[in-house]
Amino acid sequence: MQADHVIRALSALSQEHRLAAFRLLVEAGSEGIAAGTLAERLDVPASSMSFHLAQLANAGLVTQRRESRSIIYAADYGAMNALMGYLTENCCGGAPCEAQNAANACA
Amino acid sequence: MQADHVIRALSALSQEHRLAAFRLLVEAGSEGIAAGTLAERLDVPASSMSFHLAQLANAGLVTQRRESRSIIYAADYGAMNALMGYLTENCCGGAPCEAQNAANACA
DNA sequence: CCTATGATTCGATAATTATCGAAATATGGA
DNA sequence: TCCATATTTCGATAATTATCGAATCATAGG
Repeated sequence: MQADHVIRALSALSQEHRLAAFRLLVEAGSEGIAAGTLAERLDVPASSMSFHLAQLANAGLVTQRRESRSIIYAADYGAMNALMGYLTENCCGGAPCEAQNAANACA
Repeated sequence: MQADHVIRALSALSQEHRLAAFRLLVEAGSEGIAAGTLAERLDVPASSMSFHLAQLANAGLVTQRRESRSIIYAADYGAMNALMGYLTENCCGGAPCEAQNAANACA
């Protein structure tokens, strides 16, 4: 994962509505959530939601599939893991974050 | 760590110069790097660098200390770990990222 | 074919963020 | 005190991002 892509992913997540949407999508799992449902739940106009979802998709953090008239968005765990990997490698000094994660994951 | 703070941290890191600066600071460790040295290494005017460092500081990702005429910036590992913790908890569906981190950290 | 529904695109505008030279502030040494 | 260095603050401007109604596109059902 190169810096350019990392910046797009971080930018995508660094916005109130997008972070909230992504969290809902992570919670929803592979089933995903329709664009309109997200707009409703976050109380954001459909066109605004569409704009934000496009950012997330552009960053590769979500996938989309059509299901009848709806477009269903789902979190891409692989992309998120790649981002986490980059941050752990490059922004955590290697050892410190790994150590903490190890404490969490291995306990 | 609340969403508001997370967004500030993500915003801080989602900019070319700031991500680059933060990476250098992580690499430098607690010794830190002077503002002017960062500006020089990243080939950014001093006033622009100052602007970006202020963003990182505001997000709590870096600390600053004066040393004679220089102001030395250093990465705050604790803040970065808190951010990683939030992302792992809220944006990775819990299991998936932890599992991957575990694979990395415990291998 | 017509209508309704779900979503995106367009276009205009507002708001935020980035850039950077010049001026101001702080420190240290002659 | 005076000068040089290191950095920040100011101010003006450019660039990017967010907002949202209206128009458009795609799908489904009668």
